[in-house]
Amino acid sequence: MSDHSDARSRFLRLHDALRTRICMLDYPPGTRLSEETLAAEFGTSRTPLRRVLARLEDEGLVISQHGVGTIVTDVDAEEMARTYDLRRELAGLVGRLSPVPVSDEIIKEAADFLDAGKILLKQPDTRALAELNMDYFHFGTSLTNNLALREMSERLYYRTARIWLTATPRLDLAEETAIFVSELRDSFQALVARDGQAAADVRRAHISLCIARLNRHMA
Amino acid sequence: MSDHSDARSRFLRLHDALRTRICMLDYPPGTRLSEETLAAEFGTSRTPLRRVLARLEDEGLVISQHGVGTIVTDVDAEEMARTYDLRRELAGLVGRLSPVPVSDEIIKEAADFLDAGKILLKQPDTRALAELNMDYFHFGTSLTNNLALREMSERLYYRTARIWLTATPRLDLAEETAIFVSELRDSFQALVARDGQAAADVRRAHISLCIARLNRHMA
DNA sequence: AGAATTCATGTTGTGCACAACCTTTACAGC
DNA sequence: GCTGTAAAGGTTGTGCACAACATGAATTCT
Repeated sequence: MSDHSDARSRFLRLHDALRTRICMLDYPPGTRLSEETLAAEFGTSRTPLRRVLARLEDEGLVISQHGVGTIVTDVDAEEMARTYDLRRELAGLVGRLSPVPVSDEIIKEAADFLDAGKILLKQPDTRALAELNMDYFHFGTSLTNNLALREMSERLYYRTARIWLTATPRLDLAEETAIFVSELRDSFQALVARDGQAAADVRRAHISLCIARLNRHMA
Repeated sequence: MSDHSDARSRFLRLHDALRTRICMLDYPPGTRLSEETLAAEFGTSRTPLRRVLARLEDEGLVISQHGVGTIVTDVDAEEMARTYDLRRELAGLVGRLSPVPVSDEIIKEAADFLDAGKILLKQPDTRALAELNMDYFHFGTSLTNNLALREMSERLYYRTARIWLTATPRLDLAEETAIFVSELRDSFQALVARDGQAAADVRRAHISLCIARLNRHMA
């Protein structure tokens, strides 16, 4: 009943696919996306695809220029730092604005994330880490019933997701994985204690630390 | 050099026009917007207009249904309350995240807003009040250099702007005007003291009070 | 009379052809 | 060799015709 609309579900599918490719650097900044090529790949015409690209442009992931092309945006270090500042604050708000009561289901999910992280420790992989991080982020926003807060957090997340991946080559993958797993562990313990605010604070603190690491390796 | 693109500037113009009409209740919730009629009014074809409507749908102001129409969304009291919660927090953040130094220019603007408010005191008018409030909101967001914070604040503002106007008939116009002018006064004094954080706190407090008034008159 | 059905009407979604535009390249003039 | 210019190729933006769909009214059958 929710996805009865064929057009809407296709739109969401294409949007998600392209957004993931951009955030995972399958399309690095500067890549020119051809409407016709993409339309052919997804088996549709340019018209529906243009709507997807328009939304990606609204979200700041691409920019279309008449006669030139649709180009994946570059990440401006200064603006990304500001965006991270806001993301940090929103992460803290998840614990205060309409937090969902911590259920056994939620604790189970957190445990699963921790297990997945531990596996990654033994076999480090940049992309797998990035994907797990993305899934875990969605789990984090699901801890509030404030829809607007979820929406804004996700919007900002996707805008900054690439910066970490671009910096990764200069960072230590094993170290980054270890740091992430320790966040999962802290978060899990907070949730076991049924303390949603503590879980949000864990997240907030780790975003702060991430900002610091990025600053250190940028300058 | 910024708006050299004809298509983009037209898009922004149409988007702003329709958004204003929706937020000012020229198009009350439930109104069906005809793509063809609007296209004719703005002297273009459906294609560029559809992009505008698509963005309005992303912003949650309308919803398009195949074969039915594009309908102005209704405001859900519960979700609006949550959105106001977030708006309040963001208003406070304006004073903390990359605040712009308070300049003479800014103080002058605040003084102008206060004057305009005083004029409105003698001749109360719902729409004029709403428009002044909208202008003043933009002034408020301009007090931070954090672009993401500005963007999210505006996005949420336009989503909640209608709730106040729909409640106005049940509120006291003269009282609402007086409250708004007192906010302008407090804000002006904070800025004269070159205290941007205080100005943000004034805003934050008034949003809290507005939430309380709306709750009182809803239930 | 009532109910199911068909049809007429109006709406959004899609595909296609063409216009507007930018970039690059080839070429002619100097 | 250099520069200015024009032409070619490729890209996004626009307009239009038609498909897909939902709704309500007219109609027909029971």
